[in-house]
Amino acid sequence: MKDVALRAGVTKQTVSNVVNKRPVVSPDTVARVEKAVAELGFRSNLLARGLATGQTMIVGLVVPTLTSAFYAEMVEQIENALDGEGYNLVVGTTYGDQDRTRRKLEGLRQRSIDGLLLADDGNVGGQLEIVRETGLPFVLCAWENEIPEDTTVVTFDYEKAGYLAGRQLRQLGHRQVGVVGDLPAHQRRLDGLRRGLGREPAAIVASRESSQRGGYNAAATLLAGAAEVTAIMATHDLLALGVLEAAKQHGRRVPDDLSLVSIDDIEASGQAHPPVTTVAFPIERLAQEATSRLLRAVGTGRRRSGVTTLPPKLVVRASTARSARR
Amino acid sequence: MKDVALRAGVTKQTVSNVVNKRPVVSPDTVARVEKAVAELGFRSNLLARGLATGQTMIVGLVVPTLTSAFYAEMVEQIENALDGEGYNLVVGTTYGDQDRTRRKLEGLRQRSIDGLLLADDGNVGGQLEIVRETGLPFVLCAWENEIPEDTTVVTFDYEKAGYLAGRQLRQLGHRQVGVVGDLPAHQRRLDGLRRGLGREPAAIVASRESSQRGGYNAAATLLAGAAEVTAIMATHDLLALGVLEAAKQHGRRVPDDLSLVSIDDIEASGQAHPPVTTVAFPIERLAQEATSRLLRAVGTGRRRSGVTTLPPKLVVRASTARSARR
DNA sequence: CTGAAAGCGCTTACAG
DNA sequence: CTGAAAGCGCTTACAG
Repeated sequence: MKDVALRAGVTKQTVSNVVNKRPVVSPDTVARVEKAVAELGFRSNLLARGLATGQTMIVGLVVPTLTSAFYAEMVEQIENALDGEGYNLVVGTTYGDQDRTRRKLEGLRQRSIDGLLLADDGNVGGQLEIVRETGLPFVLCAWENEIPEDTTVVTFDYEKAGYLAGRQLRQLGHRQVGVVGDLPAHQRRLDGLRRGLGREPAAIVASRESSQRGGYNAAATLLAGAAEVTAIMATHDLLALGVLEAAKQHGRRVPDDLSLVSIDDIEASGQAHPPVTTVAFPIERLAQEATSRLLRAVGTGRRRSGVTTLPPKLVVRASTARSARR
Repeated sequence: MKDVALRAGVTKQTVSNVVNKRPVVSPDTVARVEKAVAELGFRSNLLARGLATGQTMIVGLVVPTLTSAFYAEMVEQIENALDGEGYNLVVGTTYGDQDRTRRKLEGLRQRSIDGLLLADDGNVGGQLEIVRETGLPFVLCAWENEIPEDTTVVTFDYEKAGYLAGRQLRQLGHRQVGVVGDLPAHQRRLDGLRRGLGREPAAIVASRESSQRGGYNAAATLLAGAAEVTAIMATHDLLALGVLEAAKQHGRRVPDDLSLVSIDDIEASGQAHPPVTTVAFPIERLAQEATSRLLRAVGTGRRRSGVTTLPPKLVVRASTARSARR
């Protein structure tokens, strides 16, 4: 910057004014400075600027994992939203581990990042103290557990997701419905299902693993013990893919002999055979809302708490049909 | 830091020495300073330190996307490796888009990051100029295209991956083998297949989409046109999952009527029915090698070019069996 | 082993 | 509209 100033025959300060497009410099000088900038290939050092202004243009994001279609999509969308505002993203994964979460948070705090985005991992909630101590603005994202006091959160209506799934089955005439679920994590989805169904599920099997294999095993158990079910709801798509396999294995054709509905709408669900009817969460909107709220807090310095709940949407595909038994 | 110094009755410099554990301070003073640090909850500001030392302890990572099991896994492993060394990761996605890549790279360069990790997206190679201009140490990761001159790269032996898949089919007696491929991107895998098979594939269908659906469609085409094939190789697992569906749809049981082998070993492959025989790449090792090489370059300032090629490994599962036709 | 000074590359008031 | 000064929070020589 000094070099640029020298070359343009002005002061560092004037260079700064030009670079930051502050309209206080004569067109003449601007031109001279810009020429020098171009010739020297000068780019301002964000680090130094950050130190001087207290704004680093970096946002931290803490997620349980990246190797889950849902979080991967979320991180990607957040990076996009941030990119549009000139911000960079530093990510940390917690694996739902207390110590790791604490370490990540402590690490980020030293980075002088401008704000923090936290995804629910059923654990980070317990570490909120650390976040609060930093005084950093933060937004809770996709929070499925109980929502902490005095926080800004952008999340989905998980209960409604369950409701939409249940209502769909009900409208198709299903009375005996089985549930394969990631429980108790997805308790709200289950509550919603009950409401949509207008009755208790005939059987509920909690999956041990939050994976396709887990869904397969749980569905196998369920179908063996409750053969009367005409439909199954999975509390998320990965489980549903396993349920689909298990159903085929048990000689139940989907959707003729068994309807399947799920929640999440990961890409694989739409590409399964048959494609799975599921409930989609507007992840892109979440990313936009969360970042815009965070950046607003960064800009104003004000911390307005409040919960934004985004509505899920039913995506009807071929895995659901009218119940044969009426 | 000034506050800490005041409280401990020493100078900023001494505080700095204590915080950085430089063994030049009397135990006495160390204790006093540490007490003050604890009382004030002081943490050194990495930003300021970065400005002073020229090391930010941040590494940039540029990948085509996060919503692909392979890259997600890679990013996660890199974050882990970096975390172990006290580094933070800022990620950028390119979507294989020229302009976006350029923008990302320009953005990172202003950040004074310590180094850059670049994943092959078939495009970033063209932008290597920008990276070189920055003078930043960088390492190319999982490079499947042609390897640029004078670079450090840590990658997999893609040809061998294809070879292992082909050899497996050959050993099982398959002579008529079909290929469903992401071509020309996966040309090397195909070359390897040829070598392992010891002959030309009976049919090759390039998939239009790099997804399960793409694999399904390509396999449908292939099975319709070349019914004589006793085995199919997919050039990556997502395609293979689609092939599996298509085979079932066409009444070909896997592996009895059709063997299926693939490459990548994403989690879903092991959980499909039947689980897919595939070739695994040691992503964790790649992450470790790439970061350790990068950090070594950061530390020494020396840029040693060279290619590290990591060997893939065949994972035999239930989708392959001896050819019925002999 | 400890302290005073200069500097990393920027920005923010404040005079002129 | 332009320039000289001080400061962001640290570190790096260099004296004492």
